[in-house]
Amino acid sequence: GGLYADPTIGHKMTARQRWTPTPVQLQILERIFDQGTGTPSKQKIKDITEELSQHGQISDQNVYNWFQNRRARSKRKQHGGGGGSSNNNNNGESEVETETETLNGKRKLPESLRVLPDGNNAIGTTTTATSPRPEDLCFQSPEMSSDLHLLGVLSNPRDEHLVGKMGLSESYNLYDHVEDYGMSG
Amino acid sequence: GGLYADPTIGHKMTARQRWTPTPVQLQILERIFDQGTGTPSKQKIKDITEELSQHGQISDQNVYNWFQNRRARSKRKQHGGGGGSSNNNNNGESEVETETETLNGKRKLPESLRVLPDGNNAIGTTTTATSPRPEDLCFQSPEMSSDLHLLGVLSNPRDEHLVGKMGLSESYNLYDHVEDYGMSG
DNA sequence: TATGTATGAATGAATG
DNA sequence: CATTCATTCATACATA
Repeated sequence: GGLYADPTIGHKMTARQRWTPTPVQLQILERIFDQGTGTPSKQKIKDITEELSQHGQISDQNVYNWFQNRRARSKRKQHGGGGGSSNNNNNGESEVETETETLNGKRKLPESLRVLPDGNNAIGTTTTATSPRPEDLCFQSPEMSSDLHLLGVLSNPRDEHLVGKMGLSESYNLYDHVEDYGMSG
Repeated sequence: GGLYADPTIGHKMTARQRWTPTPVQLQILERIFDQGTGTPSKQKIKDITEELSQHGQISDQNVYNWFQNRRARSKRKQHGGGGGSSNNNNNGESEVETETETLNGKRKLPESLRVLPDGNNAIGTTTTATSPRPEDLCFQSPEMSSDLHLLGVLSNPRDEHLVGKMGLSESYNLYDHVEDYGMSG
């Protein structure tokens, strides 16, 4: 976990603000990302940084990190993985898009693209009074017992990482299981 | 931040908001969280997700996020209001924004300012309230052409999604802590 | 309806 | 390159 641990910012800045790519920088970065499949070379990073610095403060490290994160996260569908679906709030309908990259909002967009729930009650504000889902009524019901089998397996999650690292780093497929979102294996 | 814009549902307006764990799901999650102090492995996440899906729609990402947040906030709670420790720093979360970056208007825009992705972006129209810097408004100006030499060729129409991020601030203070990040080049 | 709080989700950065 | 952490943003929900 990252602490900045940098005393140089203590005397003036009240808070460390992490770099945030400007729209222009983002556009350029995305463009470059599309071209190559991997992280650019060091020289390339420098070129990119120099170019991006025209549009805002930036450093090589920022660029490098961006590409690393971008690559690491491009494997999981950022739209699907993040959202899941609404369950209790919705009527029960759920949409499942199969898009991968052409989706407008693969990245965090401001409220610009989002549909407005206002004016169209999707929450059921007017009818919420009497539409409890079964789970609500039995949140402590014996149902829970069916979950216990998981707890047993999960009792020692820490031991697994030791076993998991034994000799399968090479055979471990890195890019086929692109459904991951970055967990410990 | 939320990103759930789905062009495929347009007329239905049943966009997924964000996942909200049902009481049962929450019960299970907290139970598991108690068992292991760390984030479960990929496989465990899948198991958990499968189990939780019996009580409502859910995805691996939801579970993963939940554990991440749980862990992060568990630590934060102890500092903020838990053990009477001397380290009673600010909430951290709510808002500690000091002065510079956030005031530029990068933050959430009033709902009245929302721009639509359709055809004409309203960058010029929305500037009235937030008044971003002129540089930001030139995101499509000839300036950009200077980037092309790095990229070689442009051919992606996907760039349009970036319009949504226009109008951000761009001057930040960066700590000069820059290590060698070990690139291939 | 307006405001405050809790928390799901996104992401830059750090660690291994 | 993979995983984890810390911070921040946005929103569901409670409250007034």
